[in-house]
Amino acid sequence: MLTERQLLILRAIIDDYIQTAQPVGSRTLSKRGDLSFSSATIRNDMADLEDMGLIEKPHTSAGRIPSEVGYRYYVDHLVEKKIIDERETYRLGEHLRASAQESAVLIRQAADLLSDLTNYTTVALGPNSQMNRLARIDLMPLDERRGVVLIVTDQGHVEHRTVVFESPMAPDMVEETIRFLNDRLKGTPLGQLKFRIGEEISKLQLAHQEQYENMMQLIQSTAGLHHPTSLYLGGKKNIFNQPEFQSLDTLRPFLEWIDEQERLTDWLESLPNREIYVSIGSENGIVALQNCSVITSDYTLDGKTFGTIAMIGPTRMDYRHGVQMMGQLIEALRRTKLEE
Amino acid sequence: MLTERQLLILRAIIDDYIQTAQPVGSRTLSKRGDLSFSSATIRNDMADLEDMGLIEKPHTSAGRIPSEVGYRYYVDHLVEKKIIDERETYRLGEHLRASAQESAVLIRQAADLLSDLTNYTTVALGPNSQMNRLARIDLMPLDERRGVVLIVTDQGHVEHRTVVFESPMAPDMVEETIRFLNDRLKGTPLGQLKFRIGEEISKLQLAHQEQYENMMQLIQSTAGLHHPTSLYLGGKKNIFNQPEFQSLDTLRPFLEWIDEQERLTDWLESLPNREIYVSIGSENGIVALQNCSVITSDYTLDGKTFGTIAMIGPTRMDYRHGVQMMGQLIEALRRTKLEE
DNA sequence: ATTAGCACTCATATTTAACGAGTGCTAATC
DNA sequence: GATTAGCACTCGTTAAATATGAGTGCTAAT
Repeated sequence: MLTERQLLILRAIIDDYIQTAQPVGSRTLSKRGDLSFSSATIRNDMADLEDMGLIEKPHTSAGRIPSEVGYRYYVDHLVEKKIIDERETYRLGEHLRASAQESAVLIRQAADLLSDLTNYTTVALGPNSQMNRLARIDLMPLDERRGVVLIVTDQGHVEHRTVVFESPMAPDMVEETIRFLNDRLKGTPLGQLKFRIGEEISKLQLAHQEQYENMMQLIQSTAGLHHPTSLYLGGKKNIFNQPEFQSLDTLRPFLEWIDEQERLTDWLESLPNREIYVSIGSENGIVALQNCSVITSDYTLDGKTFGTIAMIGPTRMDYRHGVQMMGQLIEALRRTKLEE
Repeated sequence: MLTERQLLILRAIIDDYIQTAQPVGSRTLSKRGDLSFSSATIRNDMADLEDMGLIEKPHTSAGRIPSEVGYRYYVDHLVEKKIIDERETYRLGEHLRASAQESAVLIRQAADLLSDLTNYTTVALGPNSQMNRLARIDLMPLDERRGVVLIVTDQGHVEHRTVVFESPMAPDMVEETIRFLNDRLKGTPLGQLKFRIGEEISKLQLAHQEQYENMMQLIQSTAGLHHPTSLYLGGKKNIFNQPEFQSLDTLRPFLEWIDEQERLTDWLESLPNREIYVSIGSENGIVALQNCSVITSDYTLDGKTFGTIAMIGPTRMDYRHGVQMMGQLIEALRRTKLEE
């Protein structure tokens, strides 16, 4: 168990290190206004903290830096998670409302905002359209053999794809098929759409069955497409300002990893948490993100479950500020009405 | 005017430097199999080439490197532009055909391919939808007050946007408006759509004129939206392997510039050229791309004019290989049939 | 017109020395 | 018993000193 003073010292070390990115020594601390102990006393406590694995030294004659365990302790015990500053939340909300309407735009805005607020890189994952329900499906002929399949969900999300028919399609047949599908499938979650279309095909007992099947298979293939959940990266260039990313050896893996959209999406979707969660350093298990910490949270927009947003910074990130900003932002998003 | 030998030497210097990224000295050259002159002779010619501004030395005791003027000479006189290797073109075509169908996918594929082939970064701009003609416009109601405006072009390009009505819209009125717009505007180039809708509004002489106008204004605002020409970046990480981008000072401006999608789009669209064009070093006039050269070309897909593709590498890029690969690729694209 | 020879230049790498922030321990002090 | 002053020691960082060598320009010989 930590003594009162050790706690103070641990906190001071972390706060200092977060700001300066330099190992902090006992003398520096004892000269701080709020720590009125001699450097020797601090040194003794530091030795204890080090024994407990909370801090470490890069080398013999350097100051101490927090260990991952130390950050974990700091985040778990020393960071208040749910302090909502009403005025600030309102301010953020105003910022977002300005662009409003289109949810995709709004989410970008939110990611950029969070990025500006914290100077870290943010990743926002839009609504997982798999949960959306079909509002309407359509097939618009372009010419004799090509058409565009459109899938619109109740949330206003649109997916489309150009398809090519093996043989020309009669307009009235197309129309009939589309009407048929709309009648049967309205309200179906997108994730199940492909399967449901398959079901409907098997029920068909119409004339020209072959041609219908053919068309519907094309539509089905569209429905099963790699669900293109919208992903947005904000403040990528912020990373350049972090002292720990001033060398190519650290910068390169980060940038290469962050640019791989698909991997990034999978990763964000794999995070199980609903509320704000902090992953420190190697905890995230990703080699390229060894020296990074991530604050993630699911968010809701206008009350509806929506997506995931993440903030990525160096392990030495400002957890308190980060967590608070994240909290404020998702609260602001929660309160943002879509229509208006 | 250059003597035969000077030409040989200039070419040798550039070829060498492109490969090694190191200044090349007279001794190195004289030991090459194909240059059988003494180092002193070569030094004399080098001095002449330097006087002409074709090469320069980083400092007194270093070898020579090509100047931008030198590269220009090299590209204009020493690089053959239109050698199409049928077998290679076919191979590329096969590569592309594998994914075929969706033009957007195909273009990504092409950019990635060019990037793999050359180890430079590529940027591909999809069809400029402003030239596409309207195939169909639609407004799908989501609920009482929201709807999705869909604009589909004859090329299968789709744009959409969620709009919010000030007051609830009667379904039959929506339907009527849409029918009206489709009747009048089919075939209109997207670039003129906004203007044309405005015209149609002014012609309206119907009952409930106000509500119609209201709806049409929403649709109009969609049509005039920031035309989201599809942009794709390929092989961004290739830049990390270029020796001239091993320092943050050079790397950072490049990455920051390349990540700014909108600027990038504008820039690509501003390039006036139809056929392969090489811009060397500061010629491109972009500060962040001072030390880069760009090979650009418009391309056609399946015969139809389509978009622009660019290849960005260090000024010391392999122009011959780059130009040739670019030529092969756009030829392969030209021959690629969309339907099938 | 070429080429061998040579003195000179200058970026880069290597070595050496000085510096100083910070530590751990011991003994004095409160 | 807890705190602090004092001091020897460690070790990364910086700066100066030195060595290296690739490459040049010029001159004189071929």
